[in-house]
Amino acid sequence: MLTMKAKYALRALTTLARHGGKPLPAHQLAERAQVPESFLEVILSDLRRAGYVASKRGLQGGHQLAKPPEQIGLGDLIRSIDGPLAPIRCASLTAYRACSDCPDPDACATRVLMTDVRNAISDVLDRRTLRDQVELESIRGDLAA
Amino acid sequence: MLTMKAKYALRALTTLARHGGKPLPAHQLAERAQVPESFLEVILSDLRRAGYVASKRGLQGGHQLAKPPEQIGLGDLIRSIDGPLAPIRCASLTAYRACSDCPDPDACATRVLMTDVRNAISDVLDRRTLRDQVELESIRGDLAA
DNA sequence: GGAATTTCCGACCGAACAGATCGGAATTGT
DNA sequence: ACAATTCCGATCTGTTCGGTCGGAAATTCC
Repeated sequence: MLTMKAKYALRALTTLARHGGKPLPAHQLAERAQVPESFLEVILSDLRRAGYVASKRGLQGGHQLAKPPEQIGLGDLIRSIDGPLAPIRCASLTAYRACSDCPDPDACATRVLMTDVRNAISDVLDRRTLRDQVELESIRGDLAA
Repeated sequence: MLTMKAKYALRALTTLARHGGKPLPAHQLAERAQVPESFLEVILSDLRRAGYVASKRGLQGGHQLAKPPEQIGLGDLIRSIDGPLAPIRCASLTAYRACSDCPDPDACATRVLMTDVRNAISDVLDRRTLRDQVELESIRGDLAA
């Protein structure tokens, strides 16, 4: 499941990307990305901790991308907000943990199935970057106009 | 996310499939499938409502599959317990609903992305049936023995 | 008919998580 | 000094998750 938080994070980051290198204050970002301002601050804090956003305080301050959009993988981005992509922990590569009630994970049919699912998800998300999302937005946006 | 409930449901159904056509009482099923008995009853109720399980009361009663394993699609099964497969409602085919804050779903980059994810998930789950899971279990189980 | 077995059903419950809000401290530019 | 802004932790409300429990209804066997 994609939480609101991750959805907002995605919107915030694409907005920052489109804004160029200049810092954008939180309240302006909130308006443009359509995210509740106080909640956005929590999210920006997460994104900063994860190294996606750099912030500057004081007048003329604001938030900007810490690295170029093509270096921000969507899989990792979503992981940093929502946790592992796998539907179940025992099928996660990045955060594996066996089910407490599972006698033998290697023989678990559910795990095999869910590993395929997790790989399918990762195949989509880990192959794309924020740049792809920005481009998508421009194209779609232009068509709408 | 795959909930415990869905995981248990999967285990219960494969157990029923392996048991053949005969009805299996809930407490025996609980034991074999390693599911808390009282919780299992809730799950069986869902599965019955969804048409996967037929139950008979009284002595010699129990639960059995309502249709052959190869006719039980894993996608639909999981949907019936956990809801839509899509990570976000606006990307669901079977249960579409636009985000309340989305000005134009057709121009939403997040939705495009998540639609690809939902298709990837569905490609895995909607192509398999309970039969595949049962076979997987036999193979893996045999190897372990 | 009565007893045993079993399903069936709804109410409840505690812990965790989602989706925020709020108040105030710290930092920075003018 | 002051205004703008980030930064941080506490709190809060509602929902979902993962169950449990008690009892009613059905079925079978004797």
